[in-house]
Amino acid sequence: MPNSVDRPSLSRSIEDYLKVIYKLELESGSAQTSAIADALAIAPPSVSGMVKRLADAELVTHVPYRGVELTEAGRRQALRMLRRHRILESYLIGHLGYDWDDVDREAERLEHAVSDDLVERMAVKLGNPTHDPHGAPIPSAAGTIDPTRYLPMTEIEVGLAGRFRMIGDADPERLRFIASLGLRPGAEFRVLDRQPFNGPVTIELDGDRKEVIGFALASSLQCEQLEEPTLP
Amino acid sequence: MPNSVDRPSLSRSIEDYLKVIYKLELESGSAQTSAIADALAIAPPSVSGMVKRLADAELVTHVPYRGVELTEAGRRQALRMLRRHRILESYLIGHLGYDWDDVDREAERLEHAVSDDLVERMAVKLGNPTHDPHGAPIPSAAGTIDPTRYLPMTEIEVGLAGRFRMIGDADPERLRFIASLGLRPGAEFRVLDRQPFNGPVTIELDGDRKEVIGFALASSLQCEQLEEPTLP
DNA sequence: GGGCTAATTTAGGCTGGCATAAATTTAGTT
DNA sequence: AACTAAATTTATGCCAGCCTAAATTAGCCC
Repeated sequence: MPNSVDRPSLSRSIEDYLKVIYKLELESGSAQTSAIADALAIAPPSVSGMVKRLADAELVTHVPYRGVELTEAGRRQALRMLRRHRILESYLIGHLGYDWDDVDREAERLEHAVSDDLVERMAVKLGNPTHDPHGAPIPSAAGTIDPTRYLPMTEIEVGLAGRFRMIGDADPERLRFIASLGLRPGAEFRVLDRQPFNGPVTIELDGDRKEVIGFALASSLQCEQLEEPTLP
Repeated sequence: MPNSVDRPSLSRSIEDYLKVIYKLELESGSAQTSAIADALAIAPPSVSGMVKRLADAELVTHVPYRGVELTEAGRRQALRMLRRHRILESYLIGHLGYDWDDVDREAERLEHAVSDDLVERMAVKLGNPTHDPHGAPIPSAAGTIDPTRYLPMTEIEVGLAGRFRMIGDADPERLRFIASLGLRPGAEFRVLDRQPFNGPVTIELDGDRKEVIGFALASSLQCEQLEEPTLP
């Protein structure tokens, strides 16, 4: 028998929790109470309470004092939210003149309100894209997602070439700054220098321009390494 | 000093109440507790509770046992919601392939989530329309609205011509039926017959087609009378 | 003007989702 | 192995919004 349980329709709050838990699992393998509280800007005890409800609804499994993990159902919902968010961003930029940097807030509001039908209509208008304008992969309607993992710019070896693929951050200031450097998803560069102790990274762009990028920012730039390191 | 109090940002629920109260005032001059409860499909005591909060927030004035009336601030918010709703409907139909009849539900969900900025962007893409595809006037961003009042089809005198202007109803079934009769906003007709005791209305369309329309439906068709009655 | 009915409000309760303060568990240090 | 700091959970409480049942008020009829 197919999944005949239809929409109890998740609350806005639950949708936010699932999205955040998904992202935390991706970044650090697990989602701890305080990390969730941080990401949602609420107090840790509130998270404990909600985690109980999420576990009751079988959207996550909870090991007390250890954190939570999405169940298959939870992961499906999280990916659904991610698809909504990224399709919305793509549509707002492509068809309504929004800028790269300030589209996130609007998508954040809409992702809880749009119907699946509308999301698919927007996807069709966009030509069913697989990546959004920030370079992030868009889950398919069926719930699959491009699993390619990139490296933070800080982990590409000095001397090698790389390609900037995606920026995880949504902070408009950061996005504007990145854009002002001429870094867009797909841009190629070569790492000229990387200072120790979490120091800045120096890259060469367009074959001649040099840019110095602070560690924190460089860490959030997901890149592809284009050459193999020469083994000793 | 200007209205320096910025967005306490109304709740979704409050937005719905204001919209409903506005419509009730328009239809019957006043908004009574039970009428609001009916329109929102909630119990009357719940409305009493919310009315108290609305009055505290100075969005309505409340005369106990007599009903409520929008304040200027309440009216402004109600018109803002109406603009959102009708711009959304227009955009969904014009740019995302939605049908005349089933766009209401989607707009209903989105009107609580879109930012003013997005609404204005959609309005621009649409060419700042003053009426939506159902013929209903769209309030301006400044909060003014075309005050033209139409007559229900049931009040146009037999023998006279009229123009169908707008349908207040949102029920998809009704909308589809109206469309199937060939009645779209702007359509001209002539009233051939009107039976007493809330009986059906017979009209002539396109100069030769006759259609019989039940009283309930005809009452919801807002029309303009195109000829003056001949006085005795 | 007394009494009936319908509309409305008050009283009291429930759930979701947040908070703070206090208790508990984990993990790291010595 | 015991102690401490940090993370987490439990205990309580608050507010928005809804509910049902009971009390109140308005409007009308005779």
